[in-house]
Amino acid sequence: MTSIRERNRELILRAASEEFADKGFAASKTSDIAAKAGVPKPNVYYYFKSKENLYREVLESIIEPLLEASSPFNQPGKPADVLRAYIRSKIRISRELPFASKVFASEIMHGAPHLSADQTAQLNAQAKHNISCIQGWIDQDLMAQVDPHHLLFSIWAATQTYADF
Amino acid sequence: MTSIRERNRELILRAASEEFADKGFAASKTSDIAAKAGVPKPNVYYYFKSKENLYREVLESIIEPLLEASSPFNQPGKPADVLRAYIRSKIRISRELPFASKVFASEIMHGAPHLSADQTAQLNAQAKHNISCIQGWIDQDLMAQVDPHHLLFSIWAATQTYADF
DNA sequence: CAACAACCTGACTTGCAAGTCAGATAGCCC
DNA sequence: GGGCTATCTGACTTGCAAGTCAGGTTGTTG
Repeated sequence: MTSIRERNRELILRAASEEFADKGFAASKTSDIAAKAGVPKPNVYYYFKSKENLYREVLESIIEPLLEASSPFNQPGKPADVLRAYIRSKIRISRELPFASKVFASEIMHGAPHLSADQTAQLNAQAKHNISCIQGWIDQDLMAQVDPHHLLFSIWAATQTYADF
Repeated sequence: MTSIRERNRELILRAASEEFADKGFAASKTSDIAAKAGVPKPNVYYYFKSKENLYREVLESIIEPLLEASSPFNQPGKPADVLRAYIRSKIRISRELPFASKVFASEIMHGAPHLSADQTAQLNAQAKHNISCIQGWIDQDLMAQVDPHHLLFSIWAATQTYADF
C-alpha cells in the first residue's frame, strides 16, 4: 500500500501547521518541523519539494473550509439565520483547524505573499458577494442599517482573534 | 549637537517599524531596513546593537501608549464614558502608530517571545485591572452582564484588526 | 587649529538553515 | 527470492543574512 505516503505527508503537514502557526513562515526551520513530525529532514523534502511548497499546502488546507463557511450566503435565507450559520462555521473552523487558521491569518495580515493570484481572487470574490448580499438585505429593510464591510469585519476580527489566542 | 544621533535613530526606527510590520521579525533583513532608512547597514549596528535590540525598541515605542490607553480605567467614571475613552485611545494609537501597532499584535500573537518579563507583567497587570473594573460595574448593576474578558477581547480584536488592515 | 570624540562605511567573516545527494533499506509484484 | 520501485537517511554543499572591523570623515571644544 502507498498509504505510507499519505500517512507521512499527514504527519509532516500537521507538524508544519503547528510550527508555522507558532513562529511564522520565515522563523520556522524545516529541521524543527521534521523533528516534530518524527522524520528526518530529507523526508520533508522528499514529500514536499521545498519549505515554501509545504507552507502553501498548509494554506491550501484552510482555504476550502473558509470558502465553504461562506456558503450560507449563497443560499436564500433570513439575515439572522444566514449570519448565525456563517459565524458558527467560522468558529468551528477556528476550533477544528486552529493552527492552519492562524497561519492563514498571519498570511493575510502580511499581504498574502504566498497565496496564488487565483486563490486571492476566489477569496475576494466571495467576500464581495457576502457584502453585496448584506447590502441587499439592508436595502429591503430586512436588517439594521450597518456598513456591511464593518459587520463582516467585526465578525472576522472576533472569530479570528478567537482562534489566535 | 548630538541630534545627529537622534535624527538617525529616528530614521532607522521608522524604517524598522515599517519593515517589521510588513514582513515580521525573522523575514526582515537589516540591510533592507538600512536601505529604507537611507543609511549604510553598519550604521544600524552602530546605533542599535543588534537586530533584536532594534526590534525591541520598536516594541517599546508602542507599549507606553498602550498602557496609557488604559488610563481611563484607573480613574472613576461611568462605564460608558470610560469605555468610550478607552476605545478612542486604542483607535488613535492604531492611526498614529500603525506600524508599531501591527508589530505589537504580531508579537503577542506569537507568544511575545521578545518582550521582557517585566513588560509582559505590566501589560498583564493592566489587563487584569481593566477586567476587574468591568466586573465591578456589573456587580453594581451599572452595565449589562457580559463577560469582561469577552468584552475587552472584542474591543481588542476590532481595534487591532482595524489597525492591521 | 589641534586634538579628541562622534559618526560613517566598504569590505570582510561567520554561522546557520535551506536544500542535495549517493547510497542504504524496505515494501511489493511476478 | 529476484528485480523493481518507493522510501529513507547521514553527511554533505551552498547561499544568504547577521554581525564585525579597520580605517576614514566630520563635527566639537578648548
